[in-house]
Amino acid sequence: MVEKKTIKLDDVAELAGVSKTTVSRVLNNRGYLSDKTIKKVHDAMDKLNYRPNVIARQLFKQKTNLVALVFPTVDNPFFAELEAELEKRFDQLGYRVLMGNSQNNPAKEQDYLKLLLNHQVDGLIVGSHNQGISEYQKTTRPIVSIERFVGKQIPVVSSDNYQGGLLAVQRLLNDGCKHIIHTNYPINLVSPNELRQQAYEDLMNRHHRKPITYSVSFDVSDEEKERVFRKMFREHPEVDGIFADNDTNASLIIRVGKEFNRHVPDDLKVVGYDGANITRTLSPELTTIQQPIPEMATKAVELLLQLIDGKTDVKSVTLPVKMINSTTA
Amino acid sequence: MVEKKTIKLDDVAELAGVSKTTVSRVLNNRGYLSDKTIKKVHDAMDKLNYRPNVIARQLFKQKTNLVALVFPTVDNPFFAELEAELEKRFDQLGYRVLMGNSQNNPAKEQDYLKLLLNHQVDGLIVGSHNQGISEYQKTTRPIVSIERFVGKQIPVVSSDNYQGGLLAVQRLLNDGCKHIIHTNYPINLVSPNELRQQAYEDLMNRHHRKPITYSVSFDVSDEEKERVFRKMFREHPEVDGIFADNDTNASLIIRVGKEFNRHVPDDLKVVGYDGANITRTLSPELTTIQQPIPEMATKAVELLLQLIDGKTDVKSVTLPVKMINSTTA
DNA sequence: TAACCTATGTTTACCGGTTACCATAAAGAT
DNA sequence: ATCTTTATGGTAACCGGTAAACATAGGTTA
Repeated sequence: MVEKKTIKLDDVAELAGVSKTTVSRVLNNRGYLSDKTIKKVHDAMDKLNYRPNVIARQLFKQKTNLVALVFPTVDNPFFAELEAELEKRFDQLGYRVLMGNSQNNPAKEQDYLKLLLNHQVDGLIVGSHNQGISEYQKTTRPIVSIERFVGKQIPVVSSDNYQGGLLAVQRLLNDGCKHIIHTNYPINLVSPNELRQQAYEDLMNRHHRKPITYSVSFDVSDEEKERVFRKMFREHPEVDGIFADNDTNASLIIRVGKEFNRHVPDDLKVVGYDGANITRTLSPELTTIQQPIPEMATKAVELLLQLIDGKTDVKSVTLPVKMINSTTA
Repeated sequence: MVEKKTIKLDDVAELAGVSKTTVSRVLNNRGYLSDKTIKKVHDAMDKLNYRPNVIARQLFKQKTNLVALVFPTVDNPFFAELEAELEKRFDQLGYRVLMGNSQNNPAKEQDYLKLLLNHQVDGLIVGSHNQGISEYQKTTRPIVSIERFVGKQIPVVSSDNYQGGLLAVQRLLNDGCKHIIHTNYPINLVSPNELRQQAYEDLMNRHHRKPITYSVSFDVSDEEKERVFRKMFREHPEVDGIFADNDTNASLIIRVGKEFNRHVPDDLKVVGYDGANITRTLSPELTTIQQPIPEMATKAVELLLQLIDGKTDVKSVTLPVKMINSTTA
């Protein structure tokens, strides 16, 4: 077998007939350089197919140009679009992106944080739904959170969940729904998500209706979720409107509704939440509250860069949501 | 502001009252160590909240435990599920995963490869749809491709596209369709995908029907794709069956069909392709050919590890597909 | 008692760039 | 003719672990 040794900076210097220092100068565009030398060096690099070892540079510079994304899973329309948007922006800024799917498992999230921090990432964007992860308190590394309170000093980018809740429930009320049920994550999760439920309850109370919320965990199977929704239809046959906490659940509810002979929008109206691209392509009929995913990505990246630049007065932001009117409500 | 210096191995050694070597031995579980010493070292690490600098280790060991995924975009049901499955497996094996969304742009794919290789990734899994990327020829780094021919020596994991094509078209024929149209990527892409079209054409010819294929680029907007499908319905009003190259297109076709007053399954039957989880949750009514995404991920990881381990006789594999019967055909 | 195993320390080279510092020399400006 | 700017080289320290090589010493075993 051919012994293929790695081409290093010294090899380039030798072939180009210049010093190691000069090659480094060319690579980093530093100091005085003649066009002739630059060309010589580039030619040598091409000939040898030289690839600078980023690791060595990272070690010296104490900067990796790596960021990590920690979310429950990328296999979900909202997170997929968000991570794609984040990656696109980071790429443009010269950062590579590490993926961390925490599966909504606190132990896994903790492990991921530890591992990713060990990899000397320059920053993290987290949107996992666990709490009590001590790792966040231990590190001073830049972190921005999306739609979730993580710690006192960690800025949060969220959409206007209270407004989203109001829009959804108001829509159902306007459509004449008398018995509106809300589905949400287990509420022990400290998340701006909670505000959706708050809006639902406030609006229901204002209309002298009893708020009823069904909890559905994020990380269980579709079958498990459907079981909860069947229970919901059995326990509340009077239900005529549902404000679902996400579009996937809205879709499942519509399907389970059919089993109970309830058809949207005639005898059941459903409003979802998120309004991701994939969802709108695959379920165009769904009325939903759309989170401004691209804008959230932009803002999160912006805040993280501020932290990386050493800014200390980085503030959380809330972005407006939009109602997408379709035929399920 | 508090000057917070990075804790390094020497600091741990000093606090624990042992030598640098001993700490390194504890970290790497190497050589002889007494329980007492191990505890001392761990205590010191905890007290200092020491995080070994992975970069330094990577530099010395010439191993990063990083792999990169290069796919068009993660914001797509198939790739999202595939990348999630890949990440899960790599995580279990101690590898971190870098995300590279090439947007189906050859220049971007080339850039990504260069950048990710510079980051000294131990391997890559690619599933982008571009061709003529010279970078693949230049590197000797382990690469496994998914559903795409990249280069002579690069193993490919694909599902049985020919069989998938047969299943889909046979289903439409059995359902009594007389005028079946196929949609696919522009066929200049060298991809096992082509076999689906081959199966479609073979089966059509066998039944003395004229095969008609509409090309739809992957990376254009939904609106653009819908324009193509409208054109299709206008040019072929006789169409009564469609074999779409992916579920998203199937969904768009069904929607556009409604504009032309064609309703599935009564006056139009549609079979999609991919059968990803998200799609099946959001469009449960879609009849489709399901690719074995988890198995493909398992196989791709397995092959990549073989390459990383230096094996040379790593073979491409083809995995069976499955028909998901529902109501659109 | 010699031989061996266990448990640690010391020293040092190494991984592959980066960069500060100093030296040298030719071209251009004053 | 002197000063400055431009262009390059050489040397060495540094980033933070890793590990080979060798030394030392107490405990066990044949």
